[in-house]
Amino acid sequence: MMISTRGRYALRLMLDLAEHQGNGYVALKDSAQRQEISKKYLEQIIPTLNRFDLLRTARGYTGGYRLSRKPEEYTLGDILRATEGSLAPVSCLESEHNECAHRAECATLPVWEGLDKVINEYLDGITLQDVLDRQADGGGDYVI
Amino acid sequence: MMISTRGRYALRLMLDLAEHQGNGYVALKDSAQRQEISKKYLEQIIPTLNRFDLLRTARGYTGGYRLSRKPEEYTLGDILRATEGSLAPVSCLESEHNECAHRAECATLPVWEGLDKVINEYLDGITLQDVLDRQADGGGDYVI
DNA sequence: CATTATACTACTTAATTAGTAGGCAATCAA
DNA sequence: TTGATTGCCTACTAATTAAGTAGTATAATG
Repeated sequence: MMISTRGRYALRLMLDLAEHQGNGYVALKDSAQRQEISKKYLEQIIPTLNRFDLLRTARGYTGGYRLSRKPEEYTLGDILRATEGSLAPVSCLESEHNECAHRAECATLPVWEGLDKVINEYLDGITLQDVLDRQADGGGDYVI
Repeated sequence: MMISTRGRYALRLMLDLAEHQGNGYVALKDSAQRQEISKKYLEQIIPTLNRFDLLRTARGYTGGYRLSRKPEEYTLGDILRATEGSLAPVSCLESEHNECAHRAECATLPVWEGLDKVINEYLDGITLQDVLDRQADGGGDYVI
């Protein structure tokens, strides 16, 4: 598995905000209820989204969250790389593990680099708005 | 992470067999040594490869393994799907977990289906022989 | 100042990953 | 025919990650 509940829930939260924020803030309680996701678990995911300035927060009585940009200004890659930490398909591609002694002569490394590229390009080719649009007109694939 | 050591080691083993098998069988001890992979761990991965008829086995004194087909007749997808069990980027796509109640109206499912397609098409577009060739002429990308 | 919201930290339970360890079974060479 | 060499099979383990739960502190508002 590449994308865990963290990333999937983050994406669903942001789609929920896009749909329901209007001019104000959406209480996490409401998003969590609509999406049937544990609010407490979402609370843990949100700090990561905030670290990347993907959300705006208001505390207190009428508080909650809203998107910090327009839905067409987020790619799914932005959201998933933030929440998953990395989308690298193999550990060899993660900067922390780059110390592999055989990197230079590794026959398989180019394969993983190519795979990584394909994945990121796909996810960076879809915006939050795209997902909302497809949902509205009843589906259709993202790949032709 | 999507592809663990299981899949990566299986791929390296099969590349090693392709390079060294000649007309005979390669002892696992030798492959393991060349690839610097625990022989005991490889022993655990091999049954999976055998279940998919990817290898030929000879037991006893001059025994070992060899590829059951020509290197150009394996795609990396064949090898990795076998050893990893699944390459599905999210659990929603695994046949066993298909009971999600919201499948029909899920806005994100098409995204994951598209991602799955992109990944499998990339890996099915590369054969073992391709990897050997690129290694021989000193590299180059798998994606243009 | 009570209510409603977010913020932060700690804990837990289960599964997965990446192996080790050890004995059994087949085969061949001397 | 026996001992060396090989694969086959099962069990065990230590560390990490996944997916939450729980509780308290802090902030804003009416």
